[in-house]
Amino acid sequence: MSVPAQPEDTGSKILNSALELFRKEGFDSATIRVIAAKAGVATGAAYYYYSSKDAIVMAFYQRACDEMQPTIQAALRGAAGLEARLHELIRVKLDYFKPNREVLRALLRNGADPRHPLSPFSAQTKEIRDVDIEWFCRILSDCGVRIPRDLQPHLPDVLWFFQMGIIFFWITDDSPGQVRTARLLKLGAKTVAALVRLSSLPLMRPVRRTALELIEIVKGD
Amino acid sequence: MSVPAQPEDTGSKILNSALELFRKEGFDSATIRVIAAKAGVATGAAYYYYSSKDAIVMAFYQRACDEMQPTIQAALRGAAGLEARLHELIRVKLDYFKPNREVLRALLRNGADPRHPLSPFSAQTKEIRDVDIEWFCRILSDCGVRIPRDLQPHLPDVLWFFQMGIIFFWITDDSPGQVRTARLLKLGAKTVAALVRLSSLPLMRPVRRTALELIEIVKGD
DNA sequence: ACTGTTGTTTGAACGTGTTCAAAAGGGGTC
DNA sequence: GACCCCTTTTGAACACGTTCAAACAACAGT
Repeated sequence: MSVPAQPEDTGSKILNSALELFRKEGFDSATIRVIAAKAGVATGAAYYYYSSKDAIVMAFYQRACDEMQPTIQAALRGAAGLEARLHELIRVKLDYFKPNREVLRALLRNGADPRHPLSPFSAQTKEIRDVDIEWFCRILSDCGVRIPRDLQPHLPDVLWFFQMGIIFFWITDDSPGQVRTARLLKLGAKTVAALVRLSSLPLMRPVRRTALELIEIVKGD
Repeated sequence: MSVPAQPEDTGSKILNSALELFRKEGFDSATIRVIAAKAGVATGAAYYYYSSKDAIVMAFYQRACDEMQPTIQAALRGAAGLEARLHELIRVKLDYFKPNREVLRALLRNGADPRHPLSPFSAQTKEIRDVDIEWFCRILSDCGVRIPRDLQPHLPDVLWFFQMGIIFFWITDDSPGQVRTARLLKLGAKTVAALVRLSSLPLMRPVRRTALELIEIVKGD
């Protein structure tokens, strides 16, 4: 991407030291002072570029999402059908974040609270979230499955929510190689795909209406 | 409960000052120093009785659960059928915690992480959780609905999980009077009850098997 | 009375994330 | 060069949660 000879700017230097230390010593052990020292700047400098320690993790997440776009595109090329594409879309992300599970865990500590600026549900992270949801739109629109008209505007958000659930589970999955997450993702994708297929059956109309109402309550008008 | 004339012990004094300040100024603004000062003791005293600031909230939660037991019992007496009892069981709790939403929010900040001692999913909170789950066992066993044998050991946990979802939603629900949570709870309880009823239909066996497998993956053997 | 023991209480001190006034650069303009 | 203006950098200072050695209190045994 960038020319290696060119000296990186202070902001990147701080971000890179931080990430290295996060991975090596964990989020809590890597203090701002040490991060700044490793980057060769004063303590306060970190706050000129990042509004908080969490914001550094956020910057990492932002950068990761940017870098991942081509990887996702390539991965989806090899997968056909909703189940396979959904599975692949999420698997690729987990794979990418594998060396940084600890870092992500730090981000999702305050993750449940939408009023926290760094929550994946917050207004501040809307942009990054929208890009993500766009992928779910894509795999829905060209997978050959008929989507009921009333479900159409909500389904991408639902799939994204499913993804967040998987990620939450993955972050705290202590099984060797996170094999439990792998199984959950596999069966989860299969189930979700089946439900989407079923949803357009005329017989399913009443239950779809209920699901729709639940979705609308959660999303809040 | 306790004789009012009798002077409260230091531990309770600290807990009560803390709760009052939490409600009045919020969790973050109420510092340990102020809490201790209000209780008339030195800063360090708080740590003799509570291992951390979060532990104070935990003590509040523990006490609340104890106090709530008779209230729950009374509330369930007036409700018949799975839907009504499930709805009532959760509604009573939200009602009880209403003045302390902010306090609960502090507890559930680290709530997603089961390795955090104060998470509702952690090993340290198992006892309190088991008492809670016991209620779901009760409303399942005497509601007149037939429960499939294979689902029986898991269903209380699933209902408890449903409850936690509602509580999470409630904590961050900004709608006036938390009316969105009320609607979600109502429709959610109805849906859950319907699903439980459906689950014993012979036709539903394959889908029940899938659900069971998902549950077992999430619970982890 | 003295001494040791055990349970409580104290407040200074530590390390943390964060703030901020001041200093240092780095161009432009005269 | 001297002046100004804006961006960047500094490191001391702040408030917080937390720790801990020391002081205190109550009481039992001799």
